[in-house]
Amino acid sequence: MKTIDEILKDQFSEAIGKAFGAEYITDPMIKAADPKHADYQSNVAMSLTKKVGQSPRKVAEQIVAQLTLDDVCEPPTIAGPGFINLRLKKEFLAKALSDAFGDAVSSRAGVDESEHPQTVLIDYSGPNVAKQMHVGHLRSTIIGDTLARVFEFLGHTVIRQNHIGDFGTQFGMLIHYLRTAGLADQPLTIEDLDRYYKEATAKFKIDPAFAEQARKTVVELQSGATEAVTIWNRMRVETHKHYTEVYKLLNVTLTDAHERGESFFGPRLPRIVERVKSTLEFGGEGTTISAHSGTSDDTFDEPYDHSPPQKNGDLPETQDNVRRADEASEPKEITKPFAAISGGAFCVFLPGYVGKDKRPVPVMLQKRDGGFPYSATDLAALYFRVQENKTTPAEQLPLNKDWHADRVIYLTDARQSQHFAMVFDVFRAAQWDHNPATEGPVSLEHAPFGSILGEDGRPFKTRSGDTVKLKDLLAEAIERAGNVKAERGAELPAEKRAIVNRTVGIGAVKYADLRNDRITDYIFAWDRMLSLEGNTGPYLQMAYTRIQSIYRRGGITPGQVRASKPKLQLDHPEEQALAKKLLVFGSVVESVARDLKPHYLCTYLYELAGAFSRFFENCSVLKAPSEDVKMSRLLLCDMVATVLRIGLHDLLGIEVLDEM
RNA sequence: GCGCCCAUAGCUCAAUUGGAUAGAGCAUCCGCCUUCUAAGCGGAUGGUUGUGGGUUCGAGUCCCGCUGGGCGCACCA
Repeated sequence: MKTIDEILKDQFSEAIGKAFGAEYITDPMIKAADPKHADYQSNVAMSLTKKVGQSPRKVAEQIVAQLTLDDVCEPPTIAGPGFINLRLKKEFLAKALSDAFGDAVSSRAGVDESEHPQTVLIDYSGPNVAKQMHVGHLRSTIIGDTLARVFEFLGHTVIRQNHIGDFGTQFGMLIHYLRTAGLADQPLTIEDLDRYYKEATAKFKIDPAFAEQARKTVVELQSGATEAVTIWNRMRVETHKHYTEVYKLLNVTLTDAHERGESFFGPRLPRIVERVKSTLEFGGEGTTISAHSGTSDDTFDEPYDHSPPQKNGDLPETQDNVRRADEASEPKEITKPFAAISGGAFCVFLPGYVGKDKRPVPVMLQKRDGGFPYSATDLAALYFRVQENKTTPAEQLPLNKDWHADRVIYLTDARQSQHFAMVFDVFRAAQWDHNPATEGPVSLEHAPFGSILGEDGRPFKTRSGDTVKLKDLLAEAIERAGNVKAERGAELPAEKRAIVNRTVGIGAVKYADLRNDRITDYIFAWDRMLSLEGNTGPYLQMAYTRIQSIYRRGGITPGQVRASKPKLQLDHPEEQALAKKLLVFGSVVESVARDLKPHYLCTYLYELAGAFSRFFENCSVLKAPSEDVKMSRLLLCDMVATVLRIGLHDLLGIEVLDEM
């Protein structure tokens, strides 16, 4: 079905062509306008003035003269410098709305699936083994999950990826600590692990003998020594239990099928280094890059294996084709990407990255000691996601086929922006950023987000200065939700009240996060997020509940209303305002996917709830002047409830309630 | 030193590829319920969009400078 935007756009393009000739046809710049001026406006007249050589108002007049929109809107008007203003006819509104919410598509509220479905991979949450989830994971988890839901709703193939931090030196450290404390074979809870992790880190820093042993334990773990791996696996299982509980509480869609820890890429690390070596040319910045593109016929012999890779041995320092980048006494500007051994480590140097000492900062892919830093893991993961053909069912999860992502999206905090920019640049330098199946380009996107701050404007911490554990935070949210009372709230039995508290509390936390622009920091304030007034989760849940209440009072169900096929009557201004708001839902969801910004949807739902409230104040539903109007209004209520439910429940992952 | 991000009403936040008089909520003040959930609605007060230039018919939005705040800058992840 054509959206209103498309109808208007087509008409304007045609009118421009008729008025000035086909060569003048451009984007007619149709926008939803400020309601006090118009429903929609076109600003194309201003942009055409120079090309046409006439005043913008004259241009606008000629376009308007060619428009044939009689069925859609009132006669267009021209205002200001040359705005063309459009008011939709109420008959058109009613028809468009009825079409959008027809029986077959009521579960989609008129939003079509994308005509160009893509494979969208979203990397989010990423908890660490042996650590409890804390507020630092909240934004990634919630925003990532919402985006996954949005892309899915729009008909894209979504691959959720939970990149668990389960690999690295810290685990050698922790295992060694447990051994020295005689705890290595004891059952340990996540709380225990979390505590010992901190203690081990502290000891690592001040005790060189401990640090030395810890490093040896890393090697032991990486070499696959049974005992060390056993302890490590127990930690992973315990942590898995922990974050699975948090996900359930948060209503997050991540499952085991989406889990692929850093250790999964262990066997691929030597290989990605080799691949970079054979793709990017070695030597100085004067060399060109051989355009060897990623192949799609890779096969990996290694079985699916969570154990760490073998240590790769020492790198040869003097390969024929490897230049010592650190030989140069004075730093030179890098103009083209190249690989080199630098300080004994295998690195890729990229243009545009300069450190404090004015020397180029490389992307390190293999350390002097043969170990692999996280850049290598991220690059290997990216390769796996875009280029690699999958050889086992486990690798194919969650799709059960090859992936070849068209769009890879990372949800991490803004501090990692440079890291991802560099990893992406390496990936592009190797010319791997195309889809081997479709030949299309691959978009690599870091969606950074700001910090959560306390009410004092400083990083959000507990009173004693510790990081806030997610589990504790959510428990507090549920408890605090219990204190929220409505003057006319429903009298509910304790069991139902408990469900309401949980739903309202969790919803409030999630909504408070999602409603803010992703990129900015936001202040975490209990009173505001749990407030029953303003742009909050509880307010929106309430709006939904009020609609359900109307149906209960009226002794009728939405299904019965729809079955009677009432004719929409939009005579009251508030009915029309509500109808217009309902019709733009789809374009809002699309903009969320375009900019990766869920707060557009939050703002929209809040405005929709506001439009409903005004309608509710002004247009009595059950005591409507006639049966026809009553049924029309009941249908309108159902449409609002549908959009609220899709928006909150399906897209934001926030539960709705029939009573509260 | 180089780079990235941020700065909007007293407070918390919007302003969707540059559009009309920068909008909400809270707080303050004034109205509206013998109740379709007042957890609501209407109205008032509140702004040199940090600052100085520039581009444009048009700038909170784009470009340059400055101030203030946050973050990053290879063998930790």
